[in-house]
Amino acid sequence: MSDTHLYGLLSAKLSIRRDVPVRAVNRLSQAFSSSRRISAKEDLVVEGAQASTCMFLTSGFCARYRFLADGRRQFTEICIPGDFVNLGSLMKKRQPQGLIALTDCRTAGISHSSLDRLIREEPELMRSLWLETLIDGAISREWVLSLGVQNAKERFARFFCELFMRMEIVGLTEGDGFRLPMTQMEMSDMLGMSAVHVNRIMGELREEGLIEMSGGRVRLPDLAGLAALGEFEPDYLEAPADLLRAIA
Amino acid sequence: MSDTHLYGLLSAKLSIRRDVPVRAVNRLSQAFSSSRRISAKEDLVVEGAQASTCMFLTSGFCARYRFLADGRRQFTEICIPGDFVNLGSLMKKRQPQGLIALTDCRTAGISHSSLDRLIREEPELMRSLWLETLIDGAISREWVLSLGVQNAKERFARFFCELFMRMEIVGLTEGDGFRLPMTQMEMSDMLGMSAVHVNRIMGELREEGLIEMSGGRVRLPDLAGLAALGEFEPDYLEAPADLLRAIA
DNA sequence: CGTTTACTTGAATGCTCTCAACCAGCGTGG
DNA sequence: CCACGCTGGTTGAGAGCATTCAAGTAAACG
Repeated sequence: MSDTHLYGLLSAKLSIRRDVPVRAVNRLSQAFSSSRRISAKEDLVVEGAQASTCMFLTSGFCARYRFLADGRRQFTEICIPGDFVNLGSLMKKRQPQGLIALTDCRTAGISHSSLDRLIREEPELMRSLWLETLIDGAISREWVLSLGVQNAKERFARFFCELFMRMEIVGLTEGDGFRLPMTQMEMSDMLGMSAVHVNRIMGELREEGLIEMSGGRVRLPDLAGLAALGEFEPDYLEAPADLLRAIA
Repeated sequence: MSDTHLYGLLSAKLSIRRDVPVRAVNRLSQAFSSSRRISAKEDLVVEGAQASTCMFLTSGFCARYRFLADGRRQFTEICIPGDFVNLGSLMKKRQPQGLIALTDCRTAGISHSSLDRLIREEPELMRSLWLETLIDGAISREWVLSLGVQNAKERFARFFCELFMRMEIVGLTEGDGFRLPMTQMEMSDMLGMSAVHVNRIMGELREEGLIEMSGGRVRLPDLAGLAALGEFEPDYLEAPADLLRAIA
């Protein structure tokens, strides 16, 4: 499978944090053997499923989620283009959390057996992928911080800052904004608050000139102010220094 | 450095989830070259520090934490004996979160360079360590779920269940309980609630016969009931089936 | 003992939730 | 073409879980 979009995204994602031999990136991108389109609201990964393929998100947004028995839902991770959405399936038997497409998505797939062989032969690639899972973990822990001690407005600020930085890393920001086609209901599941409260807080942030949202796009006219409000410090994302200027 | 306690703990930890060659475990345990004692309340890892050594916790409890500017603190992860407390330092330059000893702790240290060489030569070991970081991530995501949608009592129930299972995996439970020398203040930082509320909720759980705490030890006389209350499903810990009986 | 730390309990405040109503946009089908 | 239903967004009011402030008790420590 040759796909310049896939190659570019993979290369950007892996090279931005560590030096990976071009050969390794080439081999990885050529080892992808399948692609899928998933429509919004469908599951990319079903709760409790076993996988034999690792998926790389080439376009669209999706979210890892869990339900409680009474219907409460929490998103535990949001995935953007350039994320390996189920790298863990390579070593974990079951995926206890589901993965839902927030928008129409496209993924490229690589079989466990191919990836297995590849990381054995290309240790630098293995290290890069391991680093990706470490950063996923760091993102989760930062989110624990946010949910644990921050109030609704601070959580919101942090959420937008993090997403902006992550989009920046894969080159998907457009000026001071980016595409974010999430409903308030979905944001509420991400932020651990009710949809009604999401609406009110967004109203306040808008009044304060910190965010603008319309047509599935968000603009952050005062990123530094937003970062200060949410006490967002992007170290954990291991982004290159030149991308951090916007925040400081 | 030869230390039967270290070897036993390493072996239990790595072998319980995957088959790892005995040779690899041996080599790993012998590659540890230092040990440290840390007193309660001291930092094992300082916020923002760089490390050149990975530490394996051989006894005691510690917690990863972050502060906000106004003094709010959140624990993002609790570490128990048998955990690699900063595996991530092998690939991540900075450790944005600090690590504080909740009790007196002992760690064994292995230099990055030794570990580097070892995982290159023993791919199965590398995969086991990678799995550990994946499970750390899964634990964080489950905690996001808990903080996001569960109320104080449910969070409490889940916290004790998870800790019990993790202690069980390394063989540190004693009957239906285990040693847990945490203050209510520390639990409040873990559970994302005020210390006063921790006290009240613990009182309720005690009245309901779900927990008993005294002298730095906790007993869970009705583990199944506690798991039901917190909707705890231990799949994400990848524990062997025979350890799961207590919950179901 | 006196001092500090941890735990306990009460009362008032407040952030966030739920319930509810209402509006706007959009696609469908009559 | 318009009526209709559906989804998503907006706003108000009341309720509730959890917080803060405060005071007081118990236990640990030098």
